[in-house]
Amino acid sequence: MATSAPRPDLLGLVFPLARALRRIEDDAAERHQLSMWQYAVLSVVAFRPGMNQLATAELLGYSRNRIVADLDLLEQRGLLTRRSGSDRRSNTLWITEDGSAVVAQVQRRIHVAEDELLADMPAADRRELQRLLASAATMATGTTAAD
Amino acid sequence: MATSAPRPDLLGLVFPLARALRRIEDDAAERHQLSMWQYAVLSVVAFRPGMNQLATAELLGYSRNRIVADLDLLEQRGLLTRRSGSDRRSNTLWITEDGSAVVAQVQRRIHVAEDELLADMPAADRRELQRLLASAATMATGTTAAD
DNA sequence: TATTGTTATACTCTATAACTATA
DNA sequence: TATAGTTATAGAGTATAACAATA
Repeated sequence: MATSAPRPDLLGLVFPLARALRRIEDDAAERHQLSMWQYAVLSVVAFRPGMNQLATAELLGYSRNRIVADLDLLEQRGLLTRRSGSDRRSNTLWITEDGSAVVAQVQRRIHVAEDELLADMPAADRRELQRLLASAATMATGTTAAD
Repeated sequence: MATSAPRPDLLGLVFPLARALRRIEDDAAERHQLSMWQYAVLSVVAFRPGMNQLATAELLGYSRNRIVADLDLLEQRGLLTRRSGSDRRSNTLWITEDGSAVVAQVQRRIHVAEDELLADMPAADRRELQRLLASAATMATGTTAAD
C-alpha cells in the first residue's frame, strides 16, 4: 500500500525559482551599475510614466522611503526625471530616452537568461506557468505589479 | 491594430506570490517562536532524518554557518537531536516526537493559509501551478528542496 | 489635520573569513 | 591537506520614526 506524498509547502516550490530569477535580475541590472530595485523602479517608470513616487513604490510593493535614494541616482544618471505637478507636494516620474534604452537592454538580457533557465520546459508549459503565476500574483496583492 | 503586451519579467510575477507565501510561513512559524528558516530546517529533518548539518543546509539552499545557531535553538527546545556518527566530525540530525508535532502543526496552518490565498483559483489550476513550479524549481537548482 | 517627499537611525539578515577537531 | 562544524565580524538590506512642505 503506497503512502501518498506529503503535501509540500508552496514556498518550498516558489523559493528556488524566485532565487534564481532574482539572481538573473541582479546580474542583468549590475551590468548597468543598477540594483535590482533601481531597475524595477526604472521599468515601472518606463511602462507607466507620470505616476508619483508613492504610487510607483506601492505598485512595486516597495517603500516610499527607500525609493528616494534610488530615484536620486536614476535622475542623476539622466535615466528619468522628476517633475512637480499641480499638487506641489508630489513628483511625477518620467522616463528619458537613455532610461528607455537601459530598460530595454536589461530586459533583453533578463529574457535571454530566463529562456536558458527554463530551456527544458515545453513552451506551452511556460505560457501556462506565466498565466498561473499572474493569476496567483493578483490574488496575493489585489493587483498585479507586472508590466 | 492592437500592440501586443510587452513580455513581463518572470520575477515580477513570482515576487508577489513569494512574498505572500513568505509572510504565511513567517506567521505560522512565529506562533511557535520559530523563524521561517528554523521551521524549514526542522521540516527537512522531519522528512529526511539522518542527514548531517551540511547536507541539510545545502538541500535548503541555506548556509552551513547560519544553520548552527538555528540547530542550537531547535535542539535546546527538544525538537531535534544531534548525534555524531562514525565520522566524528559530522552530526546527523534526528527529529523528536515534539519536533514532529510542531512541524505538523505549523504545516497545517500554512496549508490553510495557502488555501485561503488561492481560494479563487480552480483546484485544477492549483495542481497545475504546483506541478509547473516543482518542474521550474528543479531546473533552478538541479534538484528539488521541497519535501 | 492629512499627505508627499525626505532624512536619520536602529535592526535584521546575509556573506565572508577564520578557527577547531577530526579525517 | 581537506572537510564538518563553529564563531566572529563587517556589510547589505530593511523597517520605523520623525521632519518639512504642501494640501
